Amino acid sequence: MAEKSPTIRDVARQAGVSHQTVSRVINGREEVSAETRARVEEAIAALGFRPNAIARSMAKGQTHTLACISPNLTDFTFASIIEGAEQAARAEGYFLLSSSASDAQTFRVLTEKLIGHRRVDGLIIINPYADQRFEFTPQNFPVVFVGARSHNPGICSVALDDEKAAYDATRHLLALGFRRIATVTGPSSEDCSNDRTAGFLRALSEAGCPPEEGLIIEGDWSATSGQDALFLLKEQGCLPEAIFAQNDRMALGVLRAARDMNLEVPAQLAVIGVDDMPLASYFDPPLSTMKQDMPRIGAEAARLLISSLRAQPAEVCQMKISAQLIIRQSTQKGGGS
Amino acid sequence: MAEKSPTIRDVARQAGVSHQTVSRVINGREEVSAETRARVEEAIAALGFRPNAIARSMAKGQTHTLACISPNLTDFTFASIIEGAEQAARAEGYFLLSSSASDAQTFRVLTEKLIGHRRVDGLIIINPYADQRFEFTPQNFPVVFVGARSHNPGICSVALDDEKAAYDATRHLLALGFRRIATVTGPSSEDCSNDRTAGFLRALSEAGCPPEEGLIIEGDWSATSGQDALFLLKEQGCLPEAIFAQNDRMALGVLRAARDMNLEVPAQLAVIGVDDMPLASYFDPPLSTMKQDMPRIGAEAARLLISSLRAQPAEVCQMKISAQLIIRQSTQKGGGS
DNA sequence: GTGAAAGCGCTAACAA
DNA sequence: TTGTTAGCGCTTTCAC
Repeated sequence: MAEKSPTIRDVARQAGVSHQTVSRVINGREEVSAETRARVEEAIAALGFRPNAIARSMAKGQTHTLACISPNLTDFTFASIIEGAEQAARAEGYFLLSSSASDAQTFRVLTEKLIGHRRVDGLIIINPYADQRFEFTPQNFPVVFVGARSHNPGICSVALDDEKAAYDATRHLLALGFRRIATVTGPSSEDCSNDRTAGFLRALSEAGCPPEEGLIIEGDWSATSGQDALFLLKEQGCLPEAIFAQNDRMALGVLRAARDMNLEVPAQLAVIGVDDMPLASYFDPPLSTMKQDMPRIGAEAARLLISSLRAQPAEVCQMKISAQLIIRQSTQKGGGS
Repeated sequence: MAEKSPTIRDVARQAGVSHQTVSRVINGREEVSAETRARVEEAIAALGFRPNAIARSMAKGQTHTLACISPNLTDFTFASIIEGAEQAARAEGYFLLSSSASDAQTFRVLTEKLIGHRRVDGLIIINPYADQRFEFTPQNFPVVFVGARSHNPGICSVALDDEKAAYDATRHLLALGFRRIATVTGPSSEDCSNDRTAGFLRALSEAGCPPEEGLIIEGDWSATSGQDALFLLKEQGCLPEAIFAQNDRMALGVLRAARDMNLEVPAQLAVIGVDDMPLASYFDPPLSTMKQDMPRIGAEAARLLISSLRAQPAEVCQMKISAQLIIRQSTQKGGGS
């Protein structure tokens, strides 16, 4: 299990040069004669030498590893962001340690361990405002926020253009002729929900459709809350013609409630969500939605972080990624599936 | 961004002892007098010292990091396994690097990098037989397979008890009085599918229901393939009374095809899946399934790997985790939701 | 263009 | 119980 792997010195001996020259070669430095380089490379191949990343980190004081912390790893939204970040990081020669922290306390302990012990060079934080965790954001350490725009003047963020996504979704419903449109929001404690609601309201105002009382229901992103929302609307006696659910899970809940009430979708109630979650096209009926490019968001975050690691003067920015309208049958009979 | 963090020597100086004594204290060695220990701990606190994990790895020759490679990070099955593994690893003082490798070639390059550069101490491989990647399984390196039983005599594995899960699912359908039961399998190249089919057949045989021709359809785990399977059965003129889909995605496809054919579920066709994917209870109708405890599978894999890292003589084993029957309306009207 | 010396922050082996 | 001396495998000076 432990046949000592060759070191830089073994290679040096084999090639008849100093270990330093070997170091130059593996680092692609120019100041090595072609002949020497060839000899060294031959020795490297012969011995099957691979530089030890740990020793390298030790000498250079950087680990070439990033960490990504999110509330969980299983939500497909987070998972897609992580996958995008991981691939972008790998392409840049970095590894990504992804961890879940379900609450602020766990988050605190985790970041302290990761950073205190100098395991990683930078941190990607998904949904920093999910709870009070943002208060424990490490200071003086390279960090990028994902999924919410940063409130911290020194921290970059990458997120969906929430306002525009909501605006576009609502415009789509308006274009289909619907006028009484409701929205099921995320928790009002999250910017993301408020931005989406703002986009929703802007579209309505522009269309000369004053937002009606009682047509904005607060949900919590869960399918159940979407279901509850439709029942609430019914109870209040103000069933709308269309609903903009601020994520697909809640849209799915709305669909389910509609089924329970024997409401035809989209004939009696049109529904659109946000995310384009897997199998959204298998819902009954297939769900129209604003597709988020999660892998791209993750990748941009990783690149932003890495470039800030390379160039000292990190550009601070709030990057917004656009969503794309996907039309399926929940808003339009016969729309794609 | 770089106020030099204190080292073991700074602490030593502060406490008036040798750096080695500090090392002893932070490693919890017994051979330090209570008094000295107190002094050192005080100095540690005063300076806010945290041992540098990289230097530690360097000196000890181990990284306290594991890697987990799966075909992707977004499939909720994989993601749940990873989350379970990550938490178990963290509880044991290890970190988990999770990477996706969509094909065998990427897998090869990735493992080579990870292991060749001694970034990690051990490897968890999810779905090693997804393609030819198992041929690139690192030799002489601690590895655990997940999601498929190992064919390699030296490698441990953790997986669902596929045969039994299928047996139980089929028994459930039989108990409800169904006799003409079909199954939609995964790819026949995977043990997992064959084991499930074996369990399916065993239940049928035991019940005196000889398996009929044409009632075993090969799918590929995708929803589409489940959909296609039902259409195929219909074309062949042998629509069954019940279907055991070997995963939930295919079951969802079956549900959708049934809707398209105006078949009542479960009255005209009962459907059961495997996995208990998120929102399975929101399908139309809510889907009965054999729930896999993915986080547990991941956690067991991590623990197995770590214990093999600690005790040299690793026990080789093939661990099987049982699934749990969840009854919803797709097999039984009025069953839970 | 190449080599020698020093050091990254820690642990291990041996002395005292 | 504690301190001293060597490294771990690499990179970074600074000579030659």
